[in-house]
Amino acid sequence: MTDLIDATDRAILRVVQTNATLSAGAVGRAVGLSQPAAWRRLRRLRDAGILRGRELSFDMEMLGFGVTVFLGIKLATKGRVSLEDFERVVAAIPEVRRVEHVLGRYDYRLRITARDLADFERVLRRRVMALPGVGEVEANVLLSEERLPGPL
Amino acid sequence: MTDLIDATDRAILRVVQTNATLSAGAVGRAVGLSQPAAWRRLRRLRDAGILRGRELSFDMEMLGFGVTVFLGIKLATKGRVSLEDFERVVAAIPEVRRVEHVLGRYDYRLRITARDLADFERVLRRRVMALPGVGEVEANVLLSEERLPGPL
DNA sequence: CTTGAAAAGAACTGCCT
DNA sequence: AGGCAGTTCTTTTCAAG
Repeated sequence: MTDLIDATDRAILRVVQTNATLSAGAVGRAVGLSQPAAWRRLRRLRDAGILRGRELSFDMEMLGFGVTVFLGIKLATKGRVSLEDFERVVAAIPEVRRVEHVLGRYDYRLRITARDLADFERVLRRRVMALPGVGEVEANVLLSEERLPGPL
Repeated sequence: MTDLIDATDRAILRVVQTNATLSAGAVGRAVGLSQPAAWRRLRRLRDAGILRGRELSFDMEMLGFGVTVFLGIKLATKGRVSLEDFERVVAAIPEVRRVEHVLGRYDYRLRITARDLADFERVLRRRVMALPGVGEVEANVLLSEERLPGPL
């Protein structure tokens, strides 16, 4: 897959990455392009699927969900429970905000949001431990996190 | 912390969560509110900091970064290297897209994006292993992931 | 909180270099 | 490909009920 993206496109991606609220005109000004030119490139990037839909992020703490825990899960009986089944039932737990299928010590990593530790214990015992095929489970409580621009 | 958020606000949050292309008019229609009413609530939520800025997500695979790895890191000499120093130098690695300070088996979890496994090996050996105070390191290669609406 | 309307701005279109 | 000028649409803001 040869690069369909040139240096100007990269500059645009770098801009919108840190400022998703920017209009085509503003993006153009930032990279030295006119409004229509920037708009055309943005549409091209979106149509190509490189730029995927926007996502809003909430302050979960302000909404009463002060506890975020990462669960590493190793399936006990691989083969007995299909990965698809496991993913479907795990995704049905309301407190699960993210399901990551990984390779390594664990088979899955879950990001879980709860109101407090007592609430998390309820989710862990009544929901997660009740999942089919769950073997080893390990928890990491989130203290703080930072998102970074990344390469490009 | 009493709830400054009522049921209508929750309905709005639920709507914009799955439809980040927020437009006051459309949100209002979805929750049975007029356009100005919905707009005022959205601004209130944003001013309160509950609704944080939009974020665009890229298809990193299309941009030539096909490998995502999670690194669990245990600091070896706690106290010798301050957490602030570690976080600062870790955030300076371009391939690090996320830094999570956690409690449990690891002290930090890093989300790393690389072009391929060879590129990831370079990052791991020349960048991560060279960090001050790094003890045990564990890697999980991402196969697939899914974001979910979460509670509310 | 509603409706209605006006002002501002962003999205999109042709045409031209 | 990029820029200019113009049109259309949505968002935003302000009336008044």
